Amino acid sequence: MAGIKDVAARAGVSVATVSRVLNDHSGVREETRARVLTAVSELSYRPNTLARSLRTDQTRTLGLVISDVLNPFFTELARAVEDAARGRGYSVIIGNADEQLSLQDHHVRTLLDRRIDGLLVSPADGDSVALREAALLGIPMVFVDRWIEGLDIPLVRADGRPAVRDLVAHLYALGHRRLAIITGPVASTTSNERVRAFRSALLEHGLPLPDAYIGQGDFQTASGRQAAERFFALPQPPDAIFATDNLMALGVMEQLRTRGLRVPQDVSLAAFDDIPWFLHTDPPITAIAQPTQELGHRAVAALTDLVEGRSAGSVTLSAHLIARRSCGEDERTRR
Amino acid sequence: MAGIKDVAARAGVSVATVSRVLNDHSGVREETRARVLTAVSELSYRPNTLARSLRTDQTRTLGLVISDVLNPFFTELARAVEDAARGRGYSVIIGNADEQLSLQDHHVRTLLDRRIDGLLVSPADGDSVALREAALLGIPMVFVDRWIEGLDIPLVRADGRPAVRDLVAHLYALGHRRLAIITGPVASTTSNERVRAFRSALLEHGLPLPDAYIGQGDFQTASGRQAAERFFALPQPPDAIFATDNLMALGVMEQLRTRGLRVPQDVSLAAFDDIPWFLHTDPPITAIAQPTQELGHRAVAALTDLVEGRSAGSVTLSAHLIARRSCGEDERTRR
DNA sequence: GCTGCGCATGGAAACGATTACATCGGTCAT
DNA sequence: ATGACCGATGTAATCGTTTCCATGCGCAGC
Repeated sequence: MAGIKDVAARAGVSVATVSRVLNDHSGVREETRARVLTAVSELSYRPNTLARSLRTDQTRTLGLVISDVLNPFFTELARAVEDAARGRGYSVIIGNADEQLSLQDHHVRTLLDRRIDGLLVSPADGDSVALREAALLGIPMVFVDRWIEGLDIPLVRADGRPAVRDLVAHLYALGHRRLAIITGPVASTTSNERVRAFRSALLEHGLPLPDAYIGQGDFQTASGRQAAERFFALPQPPDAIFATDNLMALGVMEQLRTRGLRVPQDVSLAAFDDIPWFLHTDPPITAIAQPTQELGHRAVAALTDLVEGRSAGSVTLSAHLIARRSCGEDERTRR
Repeated sequence: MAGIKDVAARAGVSVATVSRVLNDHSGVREETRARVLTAVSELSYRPNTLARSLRTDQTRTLGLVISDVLNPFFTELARAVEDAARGRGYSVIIGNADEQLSLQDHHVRTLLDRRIDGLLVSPADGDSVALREAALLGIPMVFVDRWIEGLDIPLVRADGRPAVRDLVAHLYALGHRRLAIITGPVASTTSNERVRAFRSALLEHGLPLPDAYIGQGDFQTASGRQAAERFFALPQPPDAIFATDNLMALGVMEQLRTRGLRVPQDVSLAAFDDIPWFLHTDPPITAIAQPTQELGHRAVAALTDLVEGRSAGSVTLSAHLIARRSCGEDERTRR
C-alpha cells in the first residue's frame, strides 16, 4: 500500500505538504494542492489511521459495550449509536459482553488498548474493575440504559417506573391478583428499579409480592424458561408474569408451550422492551417500550460532548406501556 | 497513560528488554523478567496497540461487514464470528451495511484504513468498488452467506436449494398451487439461488411461477410488507408466500394483520432463516434453518488460515426445512 | 538598496512500540 | 593467557503520520 512518502514523491513535494492538503490546512498554493490531490488519487492512497492516531493521540472512534447482541433492544441501540456517531465523523467498535462481567471487562480493556476516544457502555451486573479503572483514568465515558452505582458518569436512559406502575394497574384491572416478576442479574440497576416499581405498585393495590413470585433471571432466554418452570412448580402459581426484558419473555413462552399452557387464559405475560415480533406472537405481547433510537442518539451526543471537551449531563427519557392481548382483554384491547 | 519507557525506567532496564518480556521472547534472565513484570503491574501498563500494529504491520483484528444488524440471522452470525475469533486471539470490528452498497463500501474502507488483518463479508447487492479493490490488493478475505460473482474469494455458506425443494414439496402436498416468492435485491446471489431453486421445484410439480408472483424485496421488513400488498392487489392472489429472509416474513405478517387475513387459512407463509420467534408467532412459521453458528466458525477458520499464510477453500453446509403450522396442517405438523 | 514581513514549502522530531545489531562480561577450550 | 562463544542486555532504526521550526523568496516601505 502506498504511503504518504510515495504521494509526496509523485507530486514532487514534501510529506509535510501532503499532510497539509490532506488535513486541509490553509497555506498551500492552489496549484500544489491540485498536484497532491491527483497524486493521491492516482496512487489511490489512503492514510494509515494507526500512524495518524499514534501521532495525534485521537482515533475518532467510540467504543460501545453492549450487554447482549442477541437481544433486539441492544442491536437497535447499537444501530442508532452507529448512525449518530457516523453523522458526527466517528466510527464505533462494538463489544458484546453476553451478560458476562469477564467478557465485558475484556472488551473494555481491548477498546482502551485501541485508544478509543470515548466509551459508551451499558454495564453488566457486578463490580467491573476495568470500568472503574477507565473512569479513574478519565476516559470520556457515558452509561446507557444501565449504570453502576457510585460512579459519577453521565447516564442516558429511560425511566420505566411510571410505565411499570401503569402495567400493574392494567393487570389489576383485568382481575389479576397473583403477579410475578422475573428479574435480571441481582445487582442490575435497571432490573432492581423495575422490581421496586413493581412492588410499590402492587402495594398501592394492596397486593403482596412474595419471594416465590420473584424469579431470578439474567436477561437471557434460558433464565426466563427456568424462572417460569419454578413458578409453575409452586402450589399456587402466579396468574401474571412480568419479564424485565424481552428475551426472558421468550423463555417464558417456550416454557409455557412445553407445558401446554395458554396465554392469557392460563397465565398473563408482559415484558419490558417492545420488539417488532411482539405484535405477531400468539398472542401479541403487552410490553413497555423504550425510545431506543433516541437513547442511542442522546448517548452519542453526550459522549461526543465529553470527548470534545464540553461537559455532559445525564438524560432521562420515558417509557410507555403498550397493552396487547397477552394480559387478557379489556376495553382497550378488545374490539 | 504509562508507556513502555516508564516501565523500563521503573524496572531499571531498557525498553528492548521490556518488550522482550512482554512478547515473551526467550533470553531474559528470570530475575529481570520478574522486575519488569512487577513494574508493569505497578504502573498498570498496557501496550499501545496502535504503536505495536504500526511497527509489526499486523493488528490481530478481523473486519466483519454484515448486511443488517437488525436481522437476527446476522447478529447470530456476528456472535459466532466474534466467539471463534476471540478463541484464536483475534478481535473483530463489525460494520453494518444496512443493505446499502454505499454504507458497505464505507465500512470496508474504514476497516482497511485500520489495517485489519482480514475481512469477512456478506456482500450487499451490486458492484462493490471497495471490495474489488480490496481483493486486488490481496487483503485476506472470505465471503460468508452471500458472495459476488466473478471474484475468486473463498465462500462459506449453506446451500439452501434442497431445502427449498423440500419446502415446495411440502406446500404442494398441503394443496397449495399458487406459490409466490419474495426475493432479495436483484443481484443478490443467495436470493437468486433461492428463486431459481423455487422455480425449478415448482416446475417439477408442473406449476408456473408468474412474474406477478415474484415480489421484489430487499431483505428488509418494509419491502416484505409492500410485496405482500402487491400480491393481494392481484385479481388472483397467491395461496402461499415464501419470503427469502426472516425480516421480509415479518413484513408480510404485518401486512396480513392490517388486511385481517389469517395464516394459514387465507394464505400460507414460509421464510428462509429460522429464528427463535418463529416458534411463538401466530401461527408458528415454517422456515428453512441454516447452521448459523457453524457458518460463523468455519468462516473465521478460513479467514485466519488466509491471514496466517495457509490456504483456504470454500465451505458449503446444508440448510433444512422446519415445518410448522404456517403452511397448513399435515401429518407431520398435526398432532 | 536594505530591512522586514508574509507566504509557501521543506526538514526533522516526535508518537510508542519492535527488533536487528552491537556490546559486554564471563566461561571454556586450546 | 588468549580468543571464541554465549547469554543478557542496551542502542538505535524503523513503522507512517503530524507539526514545530527553519528556509527561501518576493515585495513593500524606508
